[in-house]
Amino acid sequence: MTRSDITEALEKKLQVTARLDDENLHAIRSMPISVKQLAANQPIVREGDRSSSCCLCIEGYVVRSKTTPSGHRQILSVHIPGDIPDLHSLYLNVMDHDLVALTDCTVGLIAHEVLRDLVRYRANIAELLWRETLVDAAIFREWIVNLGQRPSSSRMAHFVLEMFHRLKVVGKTSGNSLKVPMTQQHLGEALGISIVHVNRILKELRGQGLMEMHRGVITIHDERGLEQLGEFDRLYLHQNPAL
DNA sequence: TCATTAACTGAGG
DNA sequence: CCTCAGTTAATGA
Repeated sequence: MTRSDITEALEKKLQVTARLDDENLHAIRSMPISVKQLAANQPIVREGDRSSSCCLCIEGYVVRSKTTPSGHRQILSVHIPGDIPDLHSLYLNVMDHDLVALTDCTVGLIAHEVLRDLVRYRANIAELLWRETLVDAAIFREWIVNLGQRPSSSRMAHFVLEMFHRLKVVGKTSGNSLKVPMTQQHLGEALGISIVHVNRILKELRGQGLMEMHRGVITIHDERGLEQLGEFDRLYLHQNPAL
Protein backbone atom coordinates (compact mmCIF):
# COMPACT_ATOMS: atom_id res chain seq x y z
CA MET A 1 0.00 0.00 0.00
CA THR A 2 1.32 3.38 -0.98
CA ARG A 3 1.09 6.48 1.10
CA SER A 4 -1.62 7.98 -1.12
CA ASP A 5 -3.85 4.91 -0.65
CA ILE A 6 -3.91 5.64 3.05
CA THR A 7 -5.56 9.02 2.87
CA GLU A 8 -7.27 8.76 -0.51
CA ALA A 9 -10.79 8.09 0.77
CA LEU A 10 -10.41 10.64 3.56
CA GLU A 11 -9.38 13.31 1.07
CA LYS A 12 -12.36 12.54 -1.15
CA LYS A 13 -14.73 12.80 1.75
CA LEU A 14 -13.25 15.99 3.18
CA GLN A 15 -13.48 17.63 -0.20
CA VAL A 16 -17.13 16.89 -0.82
CA THR A 17 -18.05 20.53 -0.28
CA ALA A 18 -14.82 22.50 -0.59
CA ARG A 19 -11.41 22.00 -2.14
CA LEU A 20 -8.44 21.84 0.12
CA ASP A 21 -5.51 23.96 -1.00
CA ASP A 22 -2.18 22.30 -1.70
CA GLU A 23 -0.64 23.23 1.59
CA ASN A 24 -3.44 21.71 3.67
CA LEU A 25 -3.66 18.69 1.42
CA HIS A 26 0.03 18.21 1.93
CA ALA A 27 -0.40 18.49 5.68
CA ILE A 28 -2.96 15.68 5.59
CA ARG A 29 -0.83 13.55 3.31
CA SER A 30 2.17 13.87 5.55
CA MET A 31 0.47 13.13 8.87
CA PRO A 32 2.28 10.33 10.63
CA ILE A 33 -0.12 7.39 10.50
CA SER A 34 0.55 3.93 11.80
CA VAL A 35 -1.16 1.40 9.60
CA LYS A 36 -2.62 -1.72 11.20
CA GLN A 37 -4.32 -4.81 9.84
CA LEU A 38 -7.25 -6.08 11.85
CA ALA A 39 -9.21 -9.31 11.66
CA ALA A 40 -13.00 -9.31 11.52
CA ASN A 41 -14.64 -8.92 14.93
CA GLN A 42 -11.47 -7.65 16.52
CA PRO A 43 -12.14 -4.82 18.97
CA ILE A 44 -10.28 -1.58 18.23
CA VAL A 45 -11.24 0.33 21.35
CA ARG A 46 -13.73 -0.59 24.02
CA GLU A 47 -16.13 1.35 26.15
CA GLY A 48 -14.17 2.72 29.10
CA ASP A 49 -10.85 2.84 27.24
CA ARG A 50 -8.78 5.99 27.07
CA SER A 51 -7.33 6.16 23.62
CA SER A 52 -4.43 8.29 22.51
CA SER A 53 -5.11 8.07 18.82
CA CYS A 54 -7.95 8.23 16.31
CA CYS A 55 -8.78 5.46 13.90
CA LEU A 56 -8.97 6.19 10.19
CA CYS A 57 -10.71 3.49 8.16
CA ILE A 58 -8.58 2.76 5.11
CA GLU A 59 -9.96 -0.52 3.85
CA GLY A 60 -12.79 -2.66 5.17
CA TYR A 61 -15.61 -1.73 7.50
CA VAL A 62 -15.80 -0.83 11.18
CA VAL A 63 -18.80 -0.53 13.49
CA ARG A 64 -19.51 1.42 16.62
CA SER A 65 -21.65 -0.52 19.06
CA LYS A 66 -22.91 -0.79 22.59
CA THR A 67 -23.88 -3.98 24.37
CA THR A 68 -26.51 -3.96 27.10
CA PRO A 69 -25.93 -5.82 30.38
CA SER A 70 -28.36 -8.45 29.13
CA GLY A 71 -26.09 -9.07 26.17
CA HIS A 72 -27.97 -7.39 23.35
CA ARG A 73 -25.74 -5.48 20.97
CA GLN A 74 -26.86 -2.37 19.17
CA ILE A 75 -24.79 -1.37 16.18
CA LEU A 76 -24.76 2.43 16.30
CA SER A 77 -23.05 3.17 13.02
CA VAL A 78 -21.22 1.49 10.18
CA HIS A 79 -17.98 3.05 8.99
CA ILE A 80 -16.36 2.81 5.61
CA PRO A 81 -13.02 3.88 4.12
CA GLY A 82 -12.38 7.56 4.72
CA ASP A 83 -14.30 7.68 8.00
CA ILE A 84 -12.72 8.52 11.33
CA PRO A 85 -15.28 6.90 13.62
CA ASP A 86 -13.71 8.00 16.89
CA LEU A 87 -12.79 11.55 16.04
CA HIS A 88 -14.60 12.70 19.18
CA SER A 89 -12.03 10.84 21.31
CA LEU A 90 -9.73 13.74 20.53
CA TYR A 91 -11.60 15.77 23.13
CA LEU A 92 -13.65 13.20 25.04
CA ASN A 93 -11.11 11.15 26.94
CA VAL A 94 -13.05 8.02 27.78
CA MET A 95 -14.79 5.90 25.15
CA ASP A 96 -18.54 5.59 25.75
CA HIS A 97 -18.99 2.78 23.23
CA ASP A 98 -17.02 0.06 21.45
CA LEU A 99 -15.29 0.28 18.11
CA VAL A 100 -15.02 -3.11 16.38
CA ALA A 101 -13.73 -4.30 13.02
CA LEU A 102 -16.72 -5.60 11.07
CA THR A 103 -14.57 -7.22 8.39
CA ASP A 104 -10.88 -7.83 8.00
CA CYS A 105 -9.67 -4.30 7.57
CA THR A 106 -6.83 -1.86 7.34
CA VAL A 107 -6.94 1.10 9.67
CA GLY A 108 -4.58 3.97 10.30
CA LEU A 109 -3.97 5.19 13.82
CA ILE A 110 -3.35 8.91 14.04
CA ALA A 111 -1.96 10.16 17.32
CA HIS A 112 -4.11 12.71 19.13
CA GLU A 113 -1.20 15.15 19.34
CA VAL A 114 -0.88 15.07 15.57
CA LEU A 115 -4.55 15.84 15.06
CA ARG A 116 -4.59 18.47 17.79
CA ASP A 117 -1.73 20.27 16.09
CA LEU A 118 -3.54 20.17 12.76
CA VAL A 119 -6.65 21.58 14.40
CA ARG A 120 -4.68 24.31 16.22
CA TYR A 121 -2.63 25.55 13.35
CA ARG A 122 -4.79 24.87 10.32
CA ALA A 123 -8.20 26.49 10.51
CA ASN A 124 -9.17 25.03 7.16
CA ILE A 125 -8.62 21.46 8.32
CA ALA A 126 -10.19 22.18 11.69
CA GLU A 127 -13.36 23.30 9.92
CA LEU A 128 -13.48 20.19 7.79
CA LEU A 129 -13.06 17.92 10.82
CA TRP A 130 -15.69 19.90 12.71
CA ARG A 131 -17.95 19.42 9.72
CA GLU A 132 -17.29 15.66 9.70
CA THR A 133 -18.35 15.48 13.32
CA LEU A 134 -21.56 17.39 12.62
CA VAL A 135 -22.47 15.15 9.71
CA ASP A 136 -21.78 12.16 11.94
CA ALA A 137 -24.31 13.59 14.40
CA ALA A 138 -26.80 14.22 11.60
CA ILE A 139 -26.52 10.57 10.60
CA PHE A 140 -27.19 9.55 14.19
CA ARG A 141 -30.34 11.68 14.24
CA GLU A 142 -31.56 9.99 11.10
CA TRP A 143 -30.84 6.57 12.62
CA ILE A 144 -32.96 7.45 15.64
CA VAL A 145 -35.89 8.35 13.41
CA ASN A 146 -35.31 5.20 11.41
CA LEU A 147 -35.22 2.88 14.43
CA GLY A 148 -37.98 4.59 16.30
CA GLN A 149 -40.51 5.45 13.64
CA ARG A 150 -40.18 3.32 10.54
CA PRO A 151 -41.43 -0.21 9.89
CA SER A 152 -38.68 -2.69 9.29
CA SER A 153 -38.85 -2.83 5.50
CA SER A 154 -38.45 0.96 5.35
CA ARG A 155 -35.61 0.76 7.85
CA MET A 156 -33.77 -1.66 5.64
CA ALA A 157 -34.39 0.42 2.51
CA HIS A 158 -33.22 3.55 4.25
CA PHE A 159 -30.09 1.92 5.60
CA VAL A 160 -29.13 0.51 2.21
CA LEU A 161 -29.55 3.87 0.48
CA GLU A 162 -27.48 5.61 3.13
CA MET A 163 -24.66 3.15 2.62
CA PHE A 164 -24.99 3.51 -1.13
CA HIS A 165 -24.61 7.29 -1.06
CA ARG A 166 -21.80 7.27 1.47
CA LEU A 167 -19.85 4.65 -0.45
CA LYS A 168 -20.37 6.53 -3.68
CA VAL A 169 -18.55 9.60 -2.35
CA VAL A 170 -15.40 7.58 -1.76
CA GLY A 171 -15.70 5.74 -5.04
CA LYS A 172 -16.63 2.36 -3.57
CA THR A 173 -19.81 1.62 -5.46
CA SER A 174 -19.93 -0.01 -8.83
CA GLY A 175 -22.99 0.85 -10.86
CA ASN A 176 -25.99 -0.10 -8.79
CA SER A 177 -24.18 -2.38 -6.43
CA LEU A 178 -22.46 -1.82 -3.15
CA LYS A 179 -20.61 -3.90 -0.60
CA VAL A 180 -22.34 -4.25 2.73
CA PRO A 181 -20.35 -7.08 4.28
CA MET A 182 -22.79 -7.74 7.08
CA THR A 183 -24.51 -10.96 8.07
CA GLN A 184 -28.23 -10.95 8.72
CA GLN A 185 -27.32 -11.01 12.40
CA HIS A 186 -25.39 -7.75 11.94
CA LEU A 187 -28.25 -6.16 10.01
CA GLY A 188 -30.60 -7.11 12.82
CA GLU A 189 -28.29 -5.53 15.38
CA ALA A 190 -28.06 -2.35 13.33
CA LEU A 191 -31.76 -2.06 12.56
CA GLY A 192 -33.18 -3.38 15.81
CA ILE A 193 -35.03 -6.32 14.31
CA SER A 194 -34.71 -10.06 14.82
CA ILE A 195 -32.55 -12.10 12.51
CA VAL A 196 -35.52 -14.07 11.21
CA HIS A 197 -37.31 -10.88 10.40
CA VAL A 198 -34.28 -9.52 8.57
CA ASN A 199 -34.49 -12.56 6.36
CA ARG A 200 -38.20 -12.01 5.74
CA ILE A 201 -37.63 -8.36 4.85
CA LEU A 202 -34.82 -9.18 2.41
CA LYS A 203 -37.06 -11.72 0.76
CA GLU A 204 -39.85 -9.17 0.53
CA LEU A 205 -37.61 -6.50 -1.02
CA ARG A 206 -36.28 -9.04 -3.49
CA GLY A 207 -39.82 -10.10 -4.39
CA GLN A 208 -40.79 -6.49 -4.98
CA GLY A 209 -37.89 -6.08 -7.37
CA LEU A 210 -36.28 -3.38 -5.23
CA MET A 211 -32.94 -4.93 -4.26
CA GLU A 212 -31.07 -8.16 -3.69
CA MET A 213 -28.34 -9.11 -1.27
CA HIS A 214 -25.90 -11.97 -1.73
CA ARG A 215 -22.87 -12.57 0.47
CA GLY A 216 -22.47 -8.99 1.50
CA VAL A 217 -23.11 -7.47 -1.92
CA ILE A 218 -26.30 -5.53 -2.51
CA THR A 219 -27.67 -4.81 -5.94
CA ILE A 220 -30.21 -2.03 -6.19
CA HIS A 221 -32.80 -2.75 -8.86
CA ASP A 222 -35.17 0.13 -8.23
CA GLU A 223 -33.60 3.11 -6.52
CA ARG A 224 -36.76 5.27 -6.70
CA GLY A 225 -38.81 2.47 -5.22
CA LEU A 226 -36.37 2.07 -2.35
CA GLU A 227 -36.38 5.81 -1.76
CA GLN A 228 -40.15 5.80 -1.49
CA LEU A 229 -40.24 2.82 0.79
CA GLY A 230 -37.46 4.16 3.01
CA GLU A 231 -38.72 7.76 2.97
CA PHE A 232 -35.17 8.53 2.01
CA ASP A 233 -34.00 12.11 1.55
CA ARG A 234 -30.23 12.39 1.35
CA LEU A 235 -30.20 15.94 2.68
CA TYR A 236 -29.01 14.76 6.11
CA LEU A 237 -25.81 13.38 4.57
CA HIS A 238 -24.89 16.92 3.55
CA GLN A 239 -23.07 15.76 0.47
CA ASN A 240 -22.57 17.76 -2.66
CA PRO A 241 -25.88 17.15 -4.46
CA ALA A 242 -24.06 17.17 -7.79
CA LEU A 243 -22.32 13.93 -6.91
C1' DT B 1 -21.58 -20.81 10.47
C1' DC B 2 -25.01 -18.43 8.02
C1' DA B 3 -29.40 -18.32 5.44
C1' DT B 4 -34.09 -19.83 4.80
C1' DT B 5 -38.68 -21.05 5.85
C1' DA B 6 -42.84 -22.55 8.42
C1' DA B 7 -45.67 -22.26 12.27
C1' DC B 8 -47.16 -20.08 16.12
C1' DT B 9 -47.76 -16.11 19.18
C1' DG B 10 -49.03 -11.58 20.97
C1' DA B 11 -49.41 -6.51 20.49
C1' DG B 12 -51.77 -3.06 18.56
C1' DG B 13 -54.62 -0.72 15.16
C1' DC C 1 -59.81 -9.26 12.00
C1' DC C 2 -55.54 -7.80 10.01
C1' DT C 3 -50.67 -6.51 9.94
C1' DC C 4 -46.30 -6.55 11.92
C1' DA C 5 -42.63 -8.62 14.18
C1' DG C 6 -40.52 -11.91 17.83
C1' DT C 7 -39.72 -16.80 19.02
C1' DT C 8 -38.85 -21.52 18.18
C1' DA C 9 -37.42 -25.06 15.58
C1' DA C 10 -36.20 -27.54 11.53
C1' DT C 11 -33.47 -27.62 7.45
C1' DG C 12 -30.42 -26.19 3.62
C1' DA C 13 -25.95 -24.23 1.64
